[in-house]
Amino acid sequence: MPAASLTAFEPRKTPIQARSTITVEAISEATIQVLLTQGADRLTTTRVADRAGVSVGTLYQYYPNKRSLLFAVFEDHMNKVGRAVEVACEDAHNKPISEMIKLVVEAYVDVKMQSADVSVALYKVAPDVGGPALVKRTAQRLRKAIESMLLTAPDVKPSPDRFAIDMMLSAMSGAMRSALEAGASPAIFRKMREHLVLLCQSYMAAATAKGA
Amino acid sequence: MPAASLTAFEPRKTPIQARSTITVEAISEATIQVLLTQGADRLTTTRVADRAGVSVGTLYQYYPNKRSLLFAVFEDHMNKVGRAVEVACEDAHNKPISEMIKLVVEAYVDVKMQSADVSVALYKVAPDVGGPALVKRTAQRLRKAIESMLLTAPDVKPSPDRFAIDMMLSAMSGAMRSALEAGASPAIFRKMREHLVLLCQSYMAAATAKGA
Amino acid sequence: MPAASLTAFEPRKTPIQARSTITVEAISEATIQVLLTQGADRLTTTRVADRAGVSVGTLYQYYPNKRSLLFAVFEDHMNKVGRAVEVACEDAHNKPISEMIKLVVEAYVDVKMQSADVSVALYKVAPDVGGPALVKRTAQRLRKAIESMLLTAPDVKPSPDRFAIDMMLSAMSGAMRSALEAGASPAIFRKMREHLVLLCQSYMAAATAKGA
Amino acid sequence: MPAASLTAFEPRKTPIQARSTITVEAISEATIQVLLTQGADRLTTTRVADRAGVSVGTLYQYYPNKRSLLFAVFEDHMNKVGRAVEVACEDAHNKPISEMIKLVVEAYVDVKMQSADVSVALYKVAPDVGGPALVKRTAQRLRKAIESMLLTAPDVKPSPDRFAIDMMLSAMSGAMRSALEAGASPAIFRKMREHLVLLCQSYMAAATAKGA
DNA sequence: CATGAATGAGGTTTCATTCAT
DNA sequence: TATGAATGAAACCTCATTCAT
Repeated sequence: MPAASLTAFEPRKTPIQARSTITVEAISEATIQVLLTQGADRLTTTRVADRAGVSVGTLYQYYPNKRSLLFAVFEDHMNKVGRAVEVACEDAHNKPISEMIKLVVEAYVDVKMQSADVSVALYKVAPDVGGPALVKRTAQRLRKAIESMLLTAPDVKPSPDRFAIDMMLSAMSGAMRSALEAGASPAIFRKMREHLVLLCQSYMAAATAKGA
Repeated sequence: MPAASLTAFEPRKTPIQARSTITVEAISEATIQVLLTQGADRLTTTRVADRAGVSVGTLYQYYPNKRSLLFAVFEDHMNKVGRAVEVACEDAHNKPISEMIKLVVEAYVDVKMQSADVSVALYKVAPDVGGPALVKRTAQRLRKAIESMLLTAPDVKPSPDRFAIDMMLSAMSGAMRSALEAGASPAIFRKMREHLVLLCQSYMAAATAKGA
Repeated sequence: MPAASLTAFEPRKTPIQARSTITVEAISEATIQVLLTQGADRLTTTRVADRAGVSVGTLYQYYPNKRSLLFAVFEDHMNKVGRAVEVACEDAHNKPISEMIKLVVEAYVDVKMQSADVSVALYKVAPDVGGPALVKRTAQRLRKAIESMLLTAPDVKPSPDRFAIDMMLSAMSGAMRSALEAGASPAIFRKMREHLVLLCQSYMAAATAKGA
Repeated sequence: MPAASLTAFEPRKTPIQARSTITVEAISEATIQVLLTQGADRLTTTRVADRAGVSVGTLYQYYPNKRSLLFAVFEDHMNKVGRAVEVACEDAHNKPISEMIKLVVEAYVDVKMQSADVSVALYKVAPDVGGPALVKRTAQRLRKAIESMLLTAPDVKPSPDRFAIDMMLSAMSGAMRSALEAGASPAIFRKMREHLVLLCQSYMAAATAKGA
C-alpha cells in the first residue's frame, strides 16, 4: 500500500440507521481483534469481515478500501488520546505550571497504557495507513489544548512557545512508544510516568528560560 | 511479512570470491535506492535485483528471504548511528557532564540528519523486519557507551542510572523520528538540535538530583 | 512437495451456492484432464485453473494447496475402486468361496482397467500427495468388505485371516500396477484377469489350509 | 521432470581414473543419504554435491542431469536385487520346483528388507526418473533367470510360461512394496516371507496345471 | 442492502543448469 | 578438472476488490 495524504481515507458513508452503526462498530472492533490476535500481515479484509460476522461486501459498503478501515481505527485511537489530554488540560487550568505538566503527562501515559495492546498493534500498521499524517494532526490538537492551558498558568510569563511544546510531545510519545514496543512491565511504566513528568517539567522550565 | 526474532535474519552465505563481495554490496545499495525511489510497498525482491543488476536468484544466494535483506540494511544504518554516538562518547570523556550530553546529542542528531532519507524509508519497513528488536539492541549499545562516558565526568556523583539514560535516548530518538517523518526543514533541525541538548541536559540534571 | 499425513488435505470450503458446485467439479475434472494430457510434472495450479475455465484464485478458494487438489482426485478414484469392490462383495454373499474370489478379483481388475489412464496418471503423483496413506485406508475398506463376504461362505471354516486378505490385495494391486504402467494391451489384461483369479484362489486355499 | 525413455539416463562419462571412481561413488552414496534424511522433494543437486563433498559443477561432470543421477542410484539398487535373485536361481538348479520357488522368493524378500530404507526412498522418486522402464528391464532379467532355473526342475513338465512368471514377480514385488511403504515391522516381514512363498508356490502350481 | 464467488496481477522463492575463473 | 557464483524461468499462493445474485 503506497503512502497517501490524509484526505484519501474518509469512510465511504456516514451510517445513520441504527443497524449500520452497529455494523460499523463491529467491523472496527473486529479490525482491532484481528490485529491483536493475528498480527498486521495476517490482517485481510476477508478476515476482518469474518470476525465481524459480516461479508466482505458489507465491509466495502462502509470503507472504500483497506486503508480507510485501518485509518479509521487509527483515528479512533488518536481521538481517544486527544480527548484524554484535552480533558486533563481543562482540569489543569489556572494551576501552577509544573502541576499542569504533571497532569497532562500522566493523562497521556495513562491513556496509552490502558490501550497498550492496541497501541502496539497500530504502530505496526501506521506506516501503511497515513500514520505520520494523523500523528501530526493529533499533535497539533494536543498542542492547542496545552497552549490554552498554559495561558492560564499564574506563574509563568511568557508561556513556552509552540516549538517547545511540540518537542515535549514528540519526546514523550517517543519514549512511550519505545516502552510499549518493548513490552515493558507495569512497574517500568510506573517509573516512566514519574520520569516523563520530570523530563517534561525540566525541559519546559529550561526552554522557557532560554526563550526569555 | 510476520514479525520475527532477531536471529532469523542472518545472511545466507559469506562471500568468498571477490566477485560476490561486489554483488552483496550492489544488492544492499540497490535496496536503499529502491526504498527511496519507489517506497516501501513497491520494494520487491525482483525490483531490488534488477536495480542491482543481478538476477533474483543471486539475491537469494545471499539473503534467505526478503526480510533478511531489509534487516541487513536496517542493521547497517543502526550500526552507523551506533558508531557515531560511540565516537562522540569517546571524545567527551572527562568533560563536564553538560558538555558530554551536548556532544552526544549533537552527534546523534547529525548522523540521523545526514541519512534523513534512509531513516524515513526504514521507519516504514521497521515493523516488518525485526525493527523493534534491533532498535532495542542498538539502544543497549548506546547506553553502554554513555554509561562509560558518564563515569569519567569530573562533576557528577553518582552518575545517572540506566533507566534515566534509556529514557533520554528514547525521548531523543522519538523526537527525531517525528521531525524526520514530518519532513522538517534544515532550519527546524538546527533548532531541534539545540532544544534536544537542552532537554537532555535538564532531564539528566533532574534525574540525578532525584536519584540522589 | 513434502509428504504429509492424511488430515492435511481437506478441501477449504464447502460450496454453498449452486455456482460453486459447478466450479468445484470443473476444477476436479480439469485436474484429471491436465494429468492425462500434459503429465504429472506439467500439472500446475495455473494450468488446471485455465483448463477449468476459472482463475487460479478460484481454485484456491476450494483447495488450500496443490496437494489437496491432487489428493481429492486420488480420493475420488480410490472411492470408485472401493465401491466397485464392495458391490461385488455384496453380490457374492453366500456363494462358494472360489466364486467369491473370482467376482471380487474381476471387479477390481475391471474397475482399474476402465480407468486405466487415470490410474497410471495417479501412480505418478501418489508419492507427493499422501498416496500411500490413502492406499492403506482403501485397503482396509476393501478388506472389511471381503471379510464380511467370506463369513457368509458356505464351504470354508474358518475363513482366512486379515493378514492373508491383505496379502492377496497387495499382490493383486501390485500386479495390476505393473501391467498398467507397462501399458499392457487389452489381450494381456484379459489373460491377467484369469490368472489373478487363479492366483488369489490358490493362495487363499493354501493360506486357509495352513492356518487351520 | 517429464518422463523419458530408458536411453536418456546414461551417465555422462565412464570414470577410469581412481579419483573419479571415488567421486562417483561419493555422489551416489550422498544421493541415497539425502534421499533418506531429507526426502525426495528436498533432494537437490546442490545438496547432494555438498553432502558428497564436491561442487555442483563436479557432479555435472559425471551426470548430465538430475535424473540421470537418480536413475543411476535406482539402477544400482535394481542390479543388487537382480544379482541376489540370480544367485538364488543358480543355487536352486535341479531342485524340486517348490523348493526353487521358496529360495527365489526368500532371496527377493531378504534383499528388499536389507535395503528397506533405500527401497522406500526410491519408490518416491521412481515415477520421475524412469522407474517403470527400469522395473520392466529388471523384471525381464529376473524372469530369464527363473526360466533357466525352472528348466532344470526334475518334477515339472512343461515348466510355467513367461506370463505366469511375470505375474508371480509383479504380485510379489507389489506385496513387498505395500509392506515397505507401510513401514511394516520385522515380525510382519517374517510372516510375509512365508506367505509369499505359499502364494507363489500355489499360483505356479495352478498356472502350470491350467496351462497343461 | 447483503452476500460471497470470482478475479488475476503480482509477490516470494526454488533449483537445475551453465560457464568464467 | 574443479569450483561455485550466477542465472532466470517458472512454480505456488495471496488478497484487495468487484459485481451478479
